[in-house]
Amino acid sequence: MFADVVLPLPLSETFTYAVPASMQSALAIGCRVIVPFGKRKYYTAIVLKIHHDAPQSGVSLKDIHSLIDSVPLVNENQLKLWEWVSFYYLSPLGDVYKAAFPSKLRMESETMVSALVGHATDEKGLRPKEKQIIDLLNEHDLPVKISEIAVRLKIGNVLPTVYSLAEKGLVVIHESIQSKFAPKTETHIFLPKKLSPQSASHAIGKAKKQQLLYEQITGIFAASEADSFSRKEIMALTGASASVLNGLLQKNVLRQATVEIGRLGDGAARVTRAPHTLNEYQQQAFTEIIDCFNDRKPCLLHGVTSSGKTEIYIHLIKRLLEEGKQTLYLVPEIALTTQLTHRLQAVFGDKLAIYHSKINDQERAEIWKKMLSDHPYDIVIGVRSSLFLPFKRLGLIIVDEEHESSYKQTEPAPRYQARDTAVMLAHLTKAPILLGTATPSMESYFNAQTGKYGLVTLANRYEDISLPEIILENTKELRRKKKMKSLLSPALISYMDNALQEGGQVILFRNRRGFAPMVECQLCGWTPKCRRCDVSLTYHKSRNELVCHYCGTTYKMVTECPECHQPSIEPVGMGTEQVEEEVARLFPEVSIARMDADTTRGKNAYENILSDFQQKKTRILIGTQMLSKGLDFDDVSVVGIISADSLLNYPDFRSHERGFQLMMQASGRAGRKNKRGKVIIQSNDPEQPLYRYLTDNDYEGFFRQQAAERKLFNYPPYSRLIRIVIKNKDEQKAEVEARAFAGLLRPSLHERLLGPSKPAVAKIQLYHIREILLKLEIGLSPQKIRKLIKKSEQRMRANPEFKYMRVYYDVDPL
DNA sequence: AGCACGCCGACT
DNA sequence: GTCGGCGTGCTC
Repeated sequence: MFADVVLPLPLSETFTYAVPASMQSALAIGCRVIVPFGKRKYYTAIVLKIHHDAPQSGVSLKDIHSLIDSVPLVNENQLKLWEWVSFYYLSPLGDVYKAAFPSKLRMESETMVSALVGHATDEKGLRPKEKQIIDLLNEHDLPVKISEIAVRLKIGNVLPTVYSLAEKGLVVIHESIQSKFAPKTETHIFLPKKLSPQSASHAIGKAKKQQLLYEQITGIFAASEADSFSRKEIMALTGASASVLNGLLQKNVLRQATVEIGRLGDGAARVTRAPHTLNEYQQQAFTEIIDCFNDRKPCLLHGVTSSGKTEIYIHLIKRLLEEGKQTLYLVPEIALTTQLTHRLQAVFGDKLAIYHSKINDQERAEIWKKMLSDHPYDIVIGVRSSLFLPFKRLGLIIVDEEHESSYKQTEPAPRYQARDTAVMLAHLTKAPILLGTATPSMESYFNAQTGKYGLVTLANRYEDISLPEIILENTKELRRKKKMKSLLSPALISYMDNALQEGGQVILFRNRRGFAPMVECQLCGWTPKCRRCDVSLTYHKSRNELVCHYCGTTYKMVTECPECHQPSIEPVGMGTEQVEEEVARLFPEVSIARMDADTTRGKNAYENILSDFQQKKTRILIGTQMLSKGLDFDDVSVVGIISADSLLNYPDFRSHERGFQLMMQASGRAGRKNKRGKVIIQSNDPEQPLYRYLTDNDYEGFFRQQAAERKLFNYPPYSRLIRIVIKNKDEQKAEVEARAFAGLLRPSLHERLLGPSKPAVAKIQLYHIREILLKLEIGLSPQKIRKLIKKSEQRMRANPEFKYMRVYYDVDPL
């Protein structure tokens, strides 16, 4: 019997091991096994396939060292999902395993050395390094890790030296395999089941304090359904001393045992409310969603900000819960705020698990185990990686804020898009899936238009809060008339002033994404664009060139603006800090907070800034796009977008989509119960059609206009992109490799292949980078394309010159 | 990813 | 002679 396993290493292949007779009956797909791999190491692998086909001659098989699980830790749907991610995103399966499975549930071996005592040590013949190691080992009696020796003696390359010591019979080397997962335990007190009150009191006898304590304890048990309490709890509740309690234990009227307890914080969340009833529009949307689920299609819920999408989710979850089904509620990292989790906990209490990036490995492992237990969580609200949890009866997937770019993992592999992977998971598990957003991604809305997804629209805001009034400020014009005395237009300043005087709050946006600044005409706002790609160009100071991020075309840097013929082209780069300074100058008495990557570095900084704002300790909040996500503040009456142009002139075909989404989401923050909010957008180019769609709240119109452009330039959603990245320490070699690879692919792909090109950041950590971009039409078979790519890579490696080419793929890159 | 092996240059 | 650095090759 043989087993194919996946190892937690960046390898695409699976490896075959012989199954020892003793394991044959217990071994199952999805079980963890420990296998030797390479000269000495042991790894925790997952069994993918069990078969009887004797493998081809040539390779000698090793035995599986040990089987860990009697019940699989990974179910077959999960394994199918791993394989799909590996296939679709062209990522090694081992990398998918590493990303999907909690590292604490894996054991790995560590090389240990111990001194052999009893042998007369002939220290004379030892080399200095050997002597150092022997001395260190003699200090301890216990085995020492190789890595520890390296650290303690501050030397490298320890292993060969240890080997020679082993040959001389002075030390022994062995691999120690240790579980990284240590369940937390607690001492619990139980009442023995078969003990009558009479025999208990007889056993206690005349000990007064013990009698009293026993009564207290039986009272505690009677008042609760729990079958045990922790020793700590009992002591605290009764005020008993340890000796009295021990007396009862001694007499066997109480029993004590060590139990594993979770680290998952139990019982903290109590259910405090039933779901709110849905209003007429929400109810309508709810019904349509259910209809769409019945059609077995993913459903896109397009609901304006504050339309009450979350409440609809709550009703859906509740319905599935009643059917005994589980829900996976995916959120982008930034949207996983206490606002949202409290709201769900209020309805679902401890049926809910929260799975975010800050929980540690130990907790990750516990959630995984809990999901496998007889009482798994019914609802998991989590980020990207929660897709990979072992759901037993998944009945619903919700992807909230589906347009968010953080659903795409960029680094390291697997570079997967969690929203799309969720659609695959839904397909595999036959669970319905709902994608919700106020500003659908082009891809999802396109899918809804073509009928691949169902579409449900929710156009009314909850409790009839009216949509904010959007006011465009032409900063170019104002500057020309010398009315822009600061970064903020006079109108914005006066709206802010009014709002603050009325007790309202203000949010200002200024995104300063991108380290490589772009260039702009200081007079007319003109920015250079690529002729082939219709994206803004990035300015490269060192080369003094303008580069298209997408096709790699370079242009000479211009100094004179072709529009107004002035030498007024300058790189732009003003950030939130400057805005903060300016606002502090304009409103010296008002408390201001700034929220961006720099101010939210600390553990609770993000939450603190938000809660201060919520409690109105701060009145003006200045921040980057992280401010625009799913946050609801009651008293924000003015939202200002300082430089809308900088959102749009990003060297990326998605810049308008992102800009539109951001501004739409940002304006969703404005609006109070009885007063219409105001959104002030400062732009040098307010004539752009995008702004008209924004002021008219016309997503549909925006989509049509963008779609036409995407179609013209053959960008997604009208095509699929695959980015091929080649890295080499030697720039010349990177260039040669990239050209050779492109040359190999081009005959099959023709004009679908662009490049190779030098990316904007052409050197990362000593590696020079070249990129090849594939633009693939929708109809093309993903299987065929991936086969072609893999085969071409193999053909490359068949050439000794390119055998060790470093290449990775980014499918559907951002 | 480890880890071994081989080659080279530098240091005591 | 020993040590460390680095490129190459392989792992069922």
